[in-house]
Amino acid sequence: MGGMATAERKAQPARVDATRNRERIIAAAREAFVEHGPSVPLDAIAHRAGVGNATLYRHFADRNELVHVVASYSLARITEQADSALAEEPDAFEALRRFVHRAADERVGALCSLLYDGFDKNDANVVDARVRLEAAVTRLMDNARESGQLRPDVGIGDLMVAITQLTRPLAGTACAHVERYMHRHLQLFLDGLRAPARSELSGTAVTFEDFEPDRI
Amino acid sequence: MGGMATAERKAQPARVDATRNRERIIAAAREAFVEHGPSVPLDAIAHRAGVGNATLYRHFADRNELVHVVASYSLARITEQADSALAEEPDAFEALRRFVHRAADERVGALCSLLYDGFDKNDANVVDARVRLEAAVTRLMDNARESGQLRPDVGIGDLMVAITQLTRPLAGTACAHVERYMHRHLQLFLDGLRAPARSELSGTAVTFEDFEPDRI
DNA sequence: CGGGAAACGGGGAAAAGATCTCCGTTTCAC
DNA sequence: GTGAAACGGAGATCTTTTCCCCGTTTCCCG
Repeated sequence: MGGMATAERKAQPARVDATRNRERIIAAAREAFVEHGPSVPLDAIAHRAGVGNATLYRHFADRNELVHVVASYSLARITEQADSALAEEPDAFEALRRFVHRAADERVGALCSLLYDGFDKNDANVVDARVRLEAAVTRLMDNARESGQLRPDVGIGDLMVAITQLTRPLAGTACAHVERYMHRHLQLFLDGLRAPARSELSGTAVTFEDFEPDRI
Repeated sequence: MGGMATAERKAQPARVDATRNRERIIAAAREAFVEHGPSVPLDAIAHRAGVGNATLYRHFADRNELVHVVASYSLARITEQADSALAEEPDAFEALRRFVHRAADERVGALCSLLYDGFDKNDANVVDARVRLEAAVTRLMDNARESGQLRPDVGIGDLMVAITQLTRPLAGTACAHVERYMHRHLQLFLDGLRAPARSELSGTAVTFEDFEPDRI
């Protein structure tokens, strides 16, 4: 359901202005979601993209479809960052550090807020992308742990949740420039992740499964 | 403006059920703000408090008044935590640590999100409470810094923003139980705050003033 | 170039959602 | 027991968002 508009587009060559507008809308949507949350008015997204609202509705059947596309885009880009960090950084902890900061720039925090009510988490694309991301980040952490630089009592969930939270837009209205603080705080968090551990943590390492209580 | 409902109440003895409902509403509002943000429907707050919506409107002239009361309450309680940590903990870093975790339990994160558009930041009560909080936390940090346990390149703003962000409800719908992770992540962050610093931070220490660009 | 199909934008109707009031009923205090 | 105050729920009103309609513009291809 709802995937029609996309399918139709791919069937025909499509006009250049149409595809350009589509990209613009996606970019605008990403920004708008980051700034105002997942229920930002679609008209606002259209306005930000510099197109009429009818154009948005022409490209995306409903909010759901738009959200899915944006989420897939972002997931893919973050996974790329994880992969390239794995491939290019010789030092294990440095690779992890690089990934964290790059992921922050992609605004994972905002992405996570897209997992709203009507979101189909079992969409093939999304599931695939998430699995790939999980695999890459797990390797980043395993490497760092094995090299003795990452404290052993933290899980992938600890890292992902912290990134998510620290990269979200600040609550207060005006100060939307989290960027100023984001990287500082991520860096402090990363310093806390280093081995040897400077304190004992409550509870147990957070895993990916912890986020899906309703798993088969 | 808007303080009438409260004033009137205090003038007369007031009925016990009325004051009880008032407390219930404030508590419900705090929870609702924490969970759904500052623009949660007032009817939803009334429902959560187990009272009719009319009762809410009878006690609070408008959303603004309710927000102010909730904010003042929370600020006061957090300040208490800072003061008691200062008074009771002999070790400077331990005092800081204790304050951070207690503040988290009070959900500072949610409180911060109350600083929405219509909020009067210059309200005497609020300003006073904020100044007192700032003073207390500054002392906590100064003590820890002077004892050589806190890295010198972090400011009060760094700490407050991080607490705020890490204690906010998770973006996704279901997983509203941040509590499970919150304290772990705060602890990791605190470990990153310890001296000696394990890395260099970008930018400069964040102060309180950084949040008010429109200061006289 | 020029014709025709597709895409566009803006305005506004329809729907959804939130606010707040009215009023009959219940609860408290004396 | 009685009067005054507080209560709850229903719904009118106002705001916000969605989405459609249709006249105009832009692109593609011959």
